[in-house]
This record gives sequence, C-alpha cells and structure tokens, in this order.
Amino acid sequence: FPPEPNGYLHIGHAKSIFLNFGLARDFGGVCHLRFDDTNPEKESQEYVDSISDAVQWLGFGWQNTGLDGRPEQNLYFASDYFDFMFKAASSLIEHGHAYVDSQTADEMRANRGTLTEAGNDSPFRSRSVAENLQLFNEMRDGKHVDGSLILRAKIDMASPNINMRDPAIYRVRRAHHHNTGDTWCIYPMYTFAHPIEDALERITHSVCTLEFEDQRPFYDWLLARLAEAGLLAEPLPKQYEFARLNLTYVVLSKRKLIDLVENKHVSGWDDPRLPTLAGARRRGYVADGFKLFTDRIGVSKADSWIEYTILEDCMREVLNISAERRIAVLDPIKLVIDNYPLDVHGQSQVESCFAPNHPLKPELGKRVVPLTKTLWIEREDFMEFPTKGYFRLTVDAMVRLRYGYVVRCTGFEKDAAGNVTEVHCEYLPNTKSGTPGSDAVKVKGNIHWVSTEHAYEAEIRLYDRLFKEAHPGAGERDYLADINPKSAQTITAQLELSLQDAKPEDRFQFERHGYFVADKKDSVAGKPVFNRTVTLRDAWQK
RNA sequence: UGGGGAGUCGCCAAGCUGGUUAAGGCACCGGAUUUUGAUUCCGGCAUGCGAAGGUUCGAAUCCUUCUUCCCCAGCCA
Repeated sequence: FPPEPNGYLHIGHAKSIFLNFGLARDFGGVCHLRFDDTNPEKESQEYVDSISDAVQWLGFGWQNTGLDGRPEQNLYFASDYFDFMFKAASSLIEHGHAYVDSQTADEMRANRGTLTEAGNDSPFRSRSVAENLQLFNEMRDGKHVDGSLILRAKIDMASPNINMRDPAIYRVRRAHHHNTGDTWCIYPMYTFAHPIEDALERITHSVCTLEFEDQRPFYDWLLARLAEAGLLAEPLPKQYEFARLNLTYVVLSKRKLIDLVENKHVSGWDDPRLPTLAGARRRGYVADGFKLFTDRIGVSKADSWIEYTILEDCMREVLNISAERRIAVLDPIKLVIDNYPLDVHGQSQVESCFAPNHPLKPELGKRVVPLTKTLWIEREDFMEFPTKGYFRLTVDAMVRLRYGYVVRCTGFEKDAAGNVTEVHCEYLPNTKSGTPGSDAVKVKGNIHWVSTEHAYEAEIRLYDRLFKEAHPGAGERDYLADINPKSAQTITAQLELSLQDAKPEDRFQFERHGYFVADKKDSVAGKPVFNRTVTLRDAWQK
C-alpha cells in the first residue's frame, strides 16, 4: 500500500488498504506500507503519522512475519532509495536510454504533440553520454536552478501513448524533504520511482488505481532496462489496476478535502463531518464496518458509484451487535404525566426504571433510567391528527414509555403559531415494566423518553467524554473554545445558506441523512453541506 | 479525431477455457416474531446480460459492426 503522505487517508483508501493487505493475508504473502514521498513540496511528517495511524486503526501494520517465518518490519519510504535511484538514472544515461533536456516546461509541452499528433524530438535529445552524465551530476550538485534542466527517458516522441513520449524522470527542486532534509536538490518523478521501489522490495503484485493503466508500458520498459543493466534481478514486479471507490453524495477528492481543512470550513482533518478515516472514526464508525463494506462492494475495473447507504448499513450491522444502547431524544417536546405523584417538597417523585444495555446480550446488564413527572419525548411520537396506522401518542391513545409505564394521552398545548409545545397524559400505576401483571394492558406503541431533570446532566457528560476522547490532553480553554456559541452560529448560518441553494432532492438527502460533506458528484449546488451534528450541538446549548 | 480501459436487475457484483431454470449483497415489496415501527426470520424481486447481426444442437460467454461512459497531452501522484 503506497500512499503519498500529502493528506489524510479517506474512506476510499480503506478499500485499497483492505485490498492490498487482505490479498497478502489471503494468499500467505506480505504487504508493505510504503510512503511514496518523491515530491517534498506537498508532503510532511504529519501526514506520514496520520496515515500510519489510520492503517493501524484498520487492523494492519508493518510488524509482519516474513515468508521465511521470521519477524520483519515492512515500513518503507521511497526517499530511502534516492541513492539507488540516482544510480539507476545514471545507468540509463550510460546506456543511451535517458538524456538531459534544456527545454523549458512550455517548450516541452509544445513539442509533446497532441492526442492525435506525434511529438517532436527535443533539440537536446542527441547529447552525448558524457555530456548527459556531466549535466546530471551538476543537477545533483546544485549547479542549476530549479526547472532549468530535466532528465528524460529516451523512448519515442511519436508513441501513441503519450506517457511514452520521453517522460520526465528527474527534476531539479530545491525543497526541504521531511525525511532526507536538504540532502538532495533533485527528486525522481513517480513514474520513475515507483517501479524501482517495487523491484527493490521484491514486490510481486503492485496494485494501483485505473488511471495508472497507461503508465504500465513505461513501468515494464524501465524495469526491463534496469534488469539489462544488471541493477535489478528477475522476477520483476507486475502492476495491476482496479477501480477507485466513488461514494454517492460524498466528496473524496483530496484537493477539495485539503481546501475544506485549510480554509477552516471544518475543525480539522478529524472533523466528524469529513469522510477521512480520522473523521469517520470520531463519528463512531468502526474498522470492522469498513472491512464488511470492502467485502461487500467487491473489486473490479468498472467505474462505479457505490450508494453510501451500503456503508451505513455495514456500520449499523457491526454496531448493532457490539454497541451498548442509550436513549437520546433528538427533537424534543415535553410530556407531562399529570397524575404522577410529588414528594413532600412538592418536587416530582424520581423513580428508577431498568433498561438493558443490549437487547440481545443480557450479560451486559441493565442501567438505571430515572423517571419523573415531566419528560422529553420525540416530537414525531405525538400527532394531533394521526395518520392511518399510526400507533403512538394521540389524544385518548395509550402507549408504553419504554421500560416504564403505560400512559394514556389526555391532551396537549399549542403555541400561537400552532406548534405543539406540550403533551399531557396519565399513567397506569400497575403497568411498570418488569413488575407482575405489567403487561395486562396491551399497547402497540412504545416510545422512548428522557427525564427533563436528568437529561441535561447526561448530555454534558456525553459531550465532555466525546471531547476528551477526540482531543486527548486538551485543556479547559480548548473545551470552551469548542463550545463557543458564536462559532456554532456561524456554522448554522452556513448550513442554512447551503440548504437554501439545494435542490429538493438534495435537501431530502440532507434532512434524512445529515451527511458528511454531501453532494451531487462534487457538492450541493456548489457549496459544502454541513452535518446535523451542528443541530445537536445547538440543542445542547439551548 | 490517437492510445488505454469499462458496459450483467435501482446500486454493487459472480459468471465470461460456450451447455439444464443468469450466484450473492444492498435497496425495494409482502408476511412472522419483537417493550427499539430496529434487529432477526421466511417469501418475492433480470425469458434478460449496452445494441444489431453472425457462428453453433446450444451464447452473457466465440466472431463482426455499431454505441455509451471513463482515463492520458504536470518538471503531481
């Protein structure tokens, strides 16, 4: 798995990781993690670290058992091969397979020809081996400014495959490299470096995405030349391509994700609204879910768009089995139990109800849920004018408060705008869950609830825990900054802006799924869409 | 318009060295169980394999032509 450390890994990479590491595991091989760090201007240690984290989070690593049964470390950096690559390039020159070009980038482009017309040979194409060697050494020694000279493979300027028209393989670039520092001022191109990296590591199957198919002829050409020169030995690696992942309504373009992060549209690479693996992790997605997802979508060479509901379904399938249950009311209205007793101080009685932590795993025990006179229930659990088949609250209807009592709805209140603000009911004392005869009264509806007196505290605790998990070592100030109402309002405003411009179907997707940075191929109406978590935070502040 | 790839159910995807009724998953639709309208469980869901011809006893699988979509003209990867 050879990522360039120029960004955080996203959901699309999960497919590649499971493919690469999974293939090795299934066939008794070994998979390497290799950083393809040949372009220092875009790369950094932060990205190296985050990618390492993501790979490990998905359950893979570089502490492997080698084919000889001994433990080995399979963590590599393309930059560790720079010496060899320089030697390989020199060898190419010596055998007449490469030359130093003095054309400008513009001239090179002009002489490359077009898709339908052949290119022209560079006027510098026939420099002598000695001159090429000397110039290449001067490039390395810093005698030439960036962009003035470039080393090119000498193949065929008339090739129908544009990638074979003397591709650039080494450029002069004075940039600090996260691994090699300022040792080099010339860097190999991907095209040249990748086959060499594979060969040096004795890779048999080099797996990449479809857009590199046209690169394969050069891949094979280079390895053959270096094998002829005695620099590489058979068997040579082979490249295989597969279709990259596209998820409907989800932006996976690295460029756009970088833009969202750098322009502070999101809080960071691990913002739960982002489709990065770090963000998905904070969002509650789990590695096993990605594994299931990868197995489910398969691998082929057909361009495809996977419906993100498949990803969600995979996460739900895994979480349904493993996750303990808790109750939350997302869109609350008040429910008052009018005949619920008060204590001697005139306060509501507090009664313990017992809820299993997992419906299928009694061994996980139960937790206490406090019941009081006033509760929050879900707005949609009450209807003034019930539709056909609705079996939750409506005047005179009975419903069970889950793990509590059966209640009968007695009435409700509305505000001036006609919105229901409060629902009233009476409870049936002999129907408490878990007590003898509690199910004598049969009801079809069963709704969840949270005591208004205890909900607030629970939310604070939950938020506090999530924040601390997401920001280990964070101080009080970070915490306060994170819950600053002003920033939340800003986000809400952007959210409304995006929704205003969205088409009805996009709006539906948003309302229903509150997605990452959702879109129609790129974004909703050209603007990023923000996640529903914002609304939750807003509710907490109120 | 040159080169390289791909088109099998709404979304993925097996099959593609030709052979009975075209796997499976997601989605969807029925029905059963259910103190999550969840889960689980049962059942349904392509006379059709981008199109048209052809070869054959027989074609998604072979041949021909056509058609649609994706990638390539960075000193990015």
